[in-house]
Amino acid sequence: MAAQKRLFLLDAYALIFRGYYAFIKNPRINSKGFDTSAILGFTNSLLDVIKRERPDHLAVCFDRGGSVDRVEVFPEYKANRQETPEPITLAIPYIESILKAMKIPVIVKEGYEADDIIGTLSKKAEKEGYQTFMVTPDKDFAQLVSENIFMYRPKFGGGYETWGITEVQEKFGVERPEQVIDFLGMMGDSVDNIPGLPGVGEKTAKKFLAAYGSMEGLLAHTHELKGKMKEKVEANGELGMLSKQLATIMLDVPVEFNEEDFEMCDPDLEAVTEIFNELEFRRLLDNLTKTFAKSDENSAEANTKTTSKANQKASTTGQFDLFATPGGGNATEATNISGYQTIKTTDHFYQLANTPLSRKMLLQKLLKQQSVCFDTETTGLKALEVELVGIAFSWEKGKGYYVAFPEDQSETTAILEEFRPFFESTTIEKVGQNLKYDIKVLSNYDMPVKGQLFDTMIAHYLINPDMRHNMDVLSETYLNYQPVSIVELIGKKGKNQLSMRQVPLEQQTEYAVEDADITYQLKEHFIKELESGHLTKLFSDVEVPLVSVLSAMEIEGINLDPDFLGELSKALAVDIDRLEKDIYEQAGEEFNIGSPKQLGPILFDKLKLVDKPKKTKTGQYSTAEDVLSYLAKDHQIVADILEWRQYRKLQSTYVDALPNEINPKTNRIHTVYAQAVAATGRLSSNNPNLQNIPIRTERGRQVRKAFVPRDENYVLLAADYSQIELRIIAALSKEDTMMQAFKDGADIHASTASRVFNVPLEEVTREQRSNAKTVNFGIIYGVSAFGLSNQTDLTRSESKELIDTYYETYPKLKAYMSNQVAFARENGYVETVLGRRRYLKDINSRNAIVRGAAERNAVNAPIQGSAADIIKLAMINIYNRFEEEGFKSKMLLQVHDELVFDAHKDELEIIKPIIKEEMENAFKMEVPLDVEIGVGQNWLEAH
DNA sequence: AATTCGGCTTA
DNA sequence: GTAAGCCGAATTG
Repeated sequence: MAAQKRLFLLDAYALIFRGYYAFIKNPRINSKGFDTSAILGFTNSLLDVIKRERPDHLAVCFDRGGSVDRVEVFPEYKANRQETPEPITLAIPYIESILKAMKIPVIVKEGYEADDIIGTLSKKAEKEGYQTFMVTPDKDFAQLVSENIFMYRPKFGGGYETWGITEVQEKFGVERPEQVIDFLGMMGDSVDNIPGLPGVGEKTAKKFLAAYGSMEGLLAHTHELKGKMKEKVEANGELGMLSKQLATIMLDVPVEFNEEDFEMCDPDLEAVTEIFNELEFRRLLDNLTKTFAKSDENSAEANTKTTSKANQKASTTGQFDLFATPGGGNATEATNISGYQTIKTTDHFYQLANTPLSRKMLLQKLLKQQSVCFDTETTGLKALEVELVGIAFSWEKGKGYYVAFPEDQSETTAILEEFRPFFESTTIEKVGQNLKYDIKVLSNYDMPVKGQLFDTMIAHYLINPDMRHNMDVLSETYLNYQPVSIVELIGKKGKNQLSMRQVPLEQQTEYAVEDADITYQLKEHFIKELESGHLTKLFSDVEVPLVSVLSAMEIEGINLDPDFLGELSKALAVDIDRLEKDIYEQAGEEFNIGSPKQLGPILFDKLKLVDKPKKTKTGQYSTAEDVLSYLAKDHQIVADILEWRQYRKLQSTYVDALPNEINPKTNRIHTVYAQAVAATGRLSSNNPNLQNIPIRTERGRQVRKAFVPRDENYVLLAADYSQIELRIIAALSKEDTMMQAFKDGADIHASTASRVFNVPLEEVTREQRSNAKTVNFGIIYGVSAFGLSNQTDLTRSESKELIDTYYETYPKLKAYMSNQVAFARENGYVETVLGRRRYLKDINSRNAIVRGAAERNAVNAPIQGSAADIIKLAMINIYNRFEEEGFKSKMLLQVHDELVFDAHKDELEIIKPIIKEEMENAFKMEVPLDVEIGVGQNWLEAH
């Protein structure tokens, strides 16, 4: 039979938007900092359609100038749409040139929307005997569906669904597709700002359509309705008809359907290659060449569904062929619906080893390797509290093994012991994703992990710190492979989530070994990327050794005095109660003080404390600290509220929360450091966060008294870098006067004040010093006069003058800052003293606000990041010294420029100089680093 | 039950 | 103005 001719019409903007937002959580940024999400998303859709459907006729339709007609009848049409995001605007020229290079016809008609063009062409093609597929996510198109016109709709999560008449009938509850217009007219569409009938949503619209068939039918029978609905519909008949008009796709666009203009032909591969290379679309290029290479031998037959002929080779769990070579499996090239390869489309040989013999054979193989990826599966997320369920190993693409552990913990320990030669081997490199977690889990069984480490999460963090580093995302990005989702395995968290223990062994094997397999493959990619970013040294010399240091610190934990906090909580409760009563009395009513939504109206509507209250972005009255604090001196109630807030914050976040974090096994608090979160290279701390324990206020700093030494043989020792960030900026800018001040050991803020206010050092007032201090810090963050005046008592113009004088005083500092911005513009990134990079994609943005933020980052990131580099070096060196000496004293916490130790009393005088020396000499600069050490019975005393 | 907002803690 | 994490309240599914 002669295949029916098929025409595919793509709704360009709808697909571009969809592509862009599909990547919104992980935008694709290339090495020049250009956001290619929209281009990639659209091009993927295009190639996907071609590959699946092999259309003989195809075109892409664009809007230009919007719909003249619709705006005439309803000026608010599409007014709800926010401005097109910049990455999309910038993507359009690229997409146009890709289409040109692929020789794909583009249809544009000034003053008409793509909807109308696609509608008109579909109808014309239908008359010529074509089947037309409208490729768009936009449900409005359903009104055009007929026997020969279909919607071809991308599904979320990948794949497409074809909507014919039957599907439209089902989805919209209509008999004829044209009624979709009435349906949309009734319920409206917030995206296009079609008003619809007030009070009519999806449910009511369907009911009306079933009863009256159309908008006109409904309006002619309003007398049959009752109550409020009757009134509303009768009053808005005109709006209803207008909405229907807006929802109607026009079929009268002056555009012709000449078959030969729409024929598919081979792309200009050279031109496409050039564009893809520029955009760094490596895989897409492969995909494209394959797509078109196949099109000859595999000419499309109408309506042939190209299903994925996945090679469903089940993994072998039997024992006999445990170490047999994999059979001649031949996974087809078919991709899954989202365009990613999956476990179903890929040859793999994942085996379960759960007998003594199979484990012995596995161990023998392991010990012959130079590098092995391993991944632990556990009963939960808290590494120090979970039990081991299994360990996966892989050292070759597509292959791997899974060792399962029973619930009985002594048996588990025994089985794990079998693998001690592997984990303790110093010659076998251990590869993993977030190895700190695995190291901690194994530490529960006293199993150390020795040898070189390679952590893919951290590798990618260095390659692009602003992105996220989930294995799933990395796999999709670098391997074009979508791993089995943990959610499929154990369900969403909360209600009925399973433990890994409850998952059938076969599935555990598939899931766990796949992770190890992928991680091993990622390593190969990242080695190259680290190399090309000159990040290999930072990776191997700093971040990787730090993994072990942080593991040890987290395992060590810190001692907390919960009884002390209990007393503190009681004392706070008394004050909170007192303040609450006072506040209610002054307000004349009781309300929730902790609810800004309730507090705002009381202060500003009822008590009218201020004429024109500041609002938040959501339109509520702002009751933020900076707003209230200057009302506090005139209004006791505001002062009381601020005090109340402070105490509540202390109580809920620290005093009451911290004791709950004590690990019952160790009786200590074990924070978790995130080594791949902060974009500048800093660590962050969570569960609990021990990097934001209060210190500024008298009441708050009491919390620090609850952090105590291990026992009576120890004291807490705190070592702080003094002004490390200012020293770094002085050294990097080579600002002589500032460097000299540090070399002289001067009070840097007083020294700055003396210079900018032009007074002798000894005559600097407290206020001058304080303002100088604020500017000094402001410089690090990228000051503005506005920001400075907010932080000081100075006016905007005084602030500006101060900043100007500051720059005159320190001209090289100013030059340094400009140079950083220029470097970022040129290279797309800035870097720290150890070459840690941060990419600033917005540095050349046309939006001044966005660009300004990127410029401040260009100044701040190298400063903050270099300080982070330096303390990391110090931590590694101190840890190594402590290990070599076998000290009982242990490093416990890092708070950005401070390290906290449990110091054994016998070792105190030995470790003090070691810590000071290692911290001060971790990195050599022209400016000396200075470290202050304090010792005490608690963290507060140690300062 | 999960996410977002406003507010607040640290370096 | 930089970098984080966590709380209660409110909103959303």
